[in-house]
Amino acid sequence: MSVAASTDTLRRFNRTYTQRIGALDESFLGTGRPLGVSRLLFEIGLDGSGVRELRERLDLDSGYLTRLLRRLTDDGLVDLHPDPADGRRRVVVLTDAGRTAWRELEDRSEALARTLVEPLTPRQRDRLVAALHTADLLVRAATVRLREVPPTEPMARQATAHYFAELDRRFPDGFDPGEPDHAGTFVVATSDGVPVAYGGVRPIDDETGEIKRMWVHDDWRGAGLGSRMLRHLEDLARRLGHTRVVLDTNGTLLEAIAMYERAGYAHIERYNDNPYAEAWFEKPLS
Amino acid sequence: MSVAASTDTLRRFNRTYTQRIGALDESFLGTGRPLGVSRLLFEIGLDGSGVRELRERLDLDSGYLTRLLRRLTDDGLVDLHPDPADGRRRVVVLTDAGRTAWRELEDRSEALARTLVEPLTPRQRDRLVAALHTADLLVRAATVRLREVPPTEPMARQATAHYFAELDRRFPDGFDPGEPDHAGTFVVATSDGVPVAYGGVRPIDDETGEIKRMWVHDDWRGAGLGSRMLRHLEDLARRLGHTRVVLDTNGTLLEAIAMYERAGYAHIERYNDNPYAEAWFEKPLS
DNA sequence: GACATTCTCTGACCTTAGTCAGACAACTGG
DNA sequence: CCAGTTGTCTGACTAAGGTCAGAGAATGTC
Repeated sequence: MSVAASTDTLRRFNRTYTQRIGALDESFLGTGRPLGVSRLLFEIGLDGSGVRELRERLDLDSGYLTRLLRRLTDDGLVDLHPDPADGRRRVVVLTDAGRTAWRELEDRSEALARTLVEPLTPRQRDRLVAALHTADLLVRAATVRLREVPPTEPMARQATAHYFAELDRRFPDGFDPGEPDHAGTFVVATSDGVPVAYGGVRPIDDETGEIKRMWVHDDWRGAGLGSRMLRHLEDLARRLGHTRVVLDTNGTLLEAIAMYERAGYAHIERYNDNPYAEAWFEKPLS
Repeated sequence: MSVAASTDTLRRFNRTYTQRIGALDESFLGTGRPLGVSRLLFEIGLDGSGVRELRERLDLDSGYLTRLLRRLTDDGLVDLHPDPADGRRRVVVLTDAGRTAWRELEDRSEALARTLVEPLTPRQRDRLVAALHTADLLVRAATVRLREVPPTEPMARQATAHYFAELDRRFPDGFDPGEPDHAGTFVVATSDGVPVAYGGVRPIDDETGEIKRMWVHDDWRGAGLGSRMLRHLEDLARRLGHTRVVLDTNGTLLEAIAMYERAGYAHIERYNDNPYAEAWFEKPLS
C-alpha cells in the first residue's frame, strides 16, 4: 500500500482515538489529582524509580518534575531518597498510601479498558485485541528515537554488548571482539529507554565512511528498523563529508546482506583485514 | 476472548499511543497556535460550521468556545456571521487566511501520518492500516453516547424517520406509521452528532414497560449496539419502576428477533392489536 | 586537587484550558 | 403578545502544565 493511501486511515483513527479514548482517559485517571500527577505516580511503579530515569522516560523538565514529585511527597504518596550509588541522584519509592493510590489507578485503568471492551461481542473483542496488538507493535517501531551517542555511554555499551553476543552466537567459531575500539560516531535507537538498534560510522578517508556495528534487537526484527538505521547512518556519513560508505559483514548474517542489497549496496573486493568479514559492500552517497 | 484478557492489550496500546502519537500530535499541530485553537480551526472546516454544532461536536463550554473563536477572528482566520435562519445563532466561515492556515494544518496532519507510516515496509503498512481500520470501527462502536431525549427533538425525529423508512422497506406491504405517537421515554445513541441507534420505553401499566422503536443504523449493525441499547432501555424501565418489559416485532426482522432471544426475552401471546406485529416477547427485570 | 559536568531543586514567570454566573437578544408555543 | 427557552457573549476566576535561569552539592577527569 502506498504511503498516501495509508495516511487516511491513520488520520481517521487518530481523530477517533484522541476524541474518545483521550477524553475517557482524562475523566477516569484524573480523579482527585491532576492527570499529569496521576500518570507520574503510575509511572513510578510499585518498585520505585530513579528520578533521572523518570525524566528521561517522560521527557519532563527537571524543575517541573521536582515540583510534581513535591506534590506526591506532600500527599504522602512517595518518599525521595538519595541514590546510594550516586549522591547527586534521587530515587522515588511509593509509600503504603502511594501503593494504595497506585493500585487504585491500576483499577481505574482496568475499568476504562473494560468500558471499552465490554460492549463488544467476544468475536469483536478478538478482532479489536488483534488489531491493537498489531498497531501497538508497528507504532512502536515507527516511533523509535534515533540519537547520536558517544560509544562509551551506558546505552551504547549495552547495545555493543548485544551486538558482540549475537556475533558470538551466530558465527560457527564464535567471535572475539578484541581490544575495544571506539573510533567513529555512533547512533542508538531507543524505545522506552531500552536500546533496540545501534550502529556507527567511522571515517576511513576523506571520501569514505565505514558503517560499523549495525545491530537490531531480536524482538524488533522485521519492523523496518534496520533499514531506517542504515538510512540514518548514511545521512550521518553525508553530514560528515563522505561521498561513499563501505561496510563488511559475515556470510551467516543473511538478513543483513539482503537488507544491504535492497538498500542499494554493491559487492566490492576486500578492503580491510577483518578476519571475520566475508563480504564487502559499498554505496555512493548522492 | 474474555474481557480480562482483552484489557491488557488495550491498556498497553493506550499507553503506547498517548506517549507517542499524542506527543507527536502536539508537536505537529500546535505550532504557533495552542493545540485547542488549532483543533477548532480544523474542525470548522473549509465549508464553515454553525457555532451551535461546533459546541455539540467538541463538547465545549459556550463561553469557552466564544473565546476560542475570538482568537481566531482576532487573527483574521475566521469570520462570524449571524445565521440567516435563526438570529440567535452564528455561523463561522474561514477567511482566505483561515483557509491557508487550515490547509497548513491538513498538511501537517498528513506529514505526521507520513512520519509514522514511512518507516514501515509496504506489507507492514497494509497490516497497520487494516489494524487501525478495525480498531477505529470498534472503538467508535464502543464509545457511542446514549442520551435520553424528548421524542420531538430533531435528533429523535431523524432516528424515528430512519426507523419507519426501514420498516417500510422491509415489510412486504410497506409500513404506515399512522398518527405520530410520542408517548414514552426515548433514548438516542449518537456518534459525532449523528443518530446511530434509537429506542424508547412506554409504560403499559405499573409493572410493565414496552420497548418501542428499536433501531440501529445500517452502518453500525453487528457492532453490539443493539444489545447495548436494549440493556440501556431495560435499565431505564427499571428506573421507571417496571418489573417486566414487553415488546412486539415483525417476522421479517430476523436479526432483531435473534437479539431479543439472546438477551433473555421469551415469546408470549399477542398482547396488543398492532397490525404489523407478528411476534411478542417479554422479559422479567430482576 | 582543580575544573568541568551532572543532578536536583528553587524562584519567577507564563500560557493554556477551562468553569460558572449572569446579561442580553432572538425565537417558540400557547 | 407574553412567558419561557435557546444561543451567544462577557467578566471573573481557577487549576494545570509548563519554561527558564541559576544555585548548590556530588561526581568524574585530567
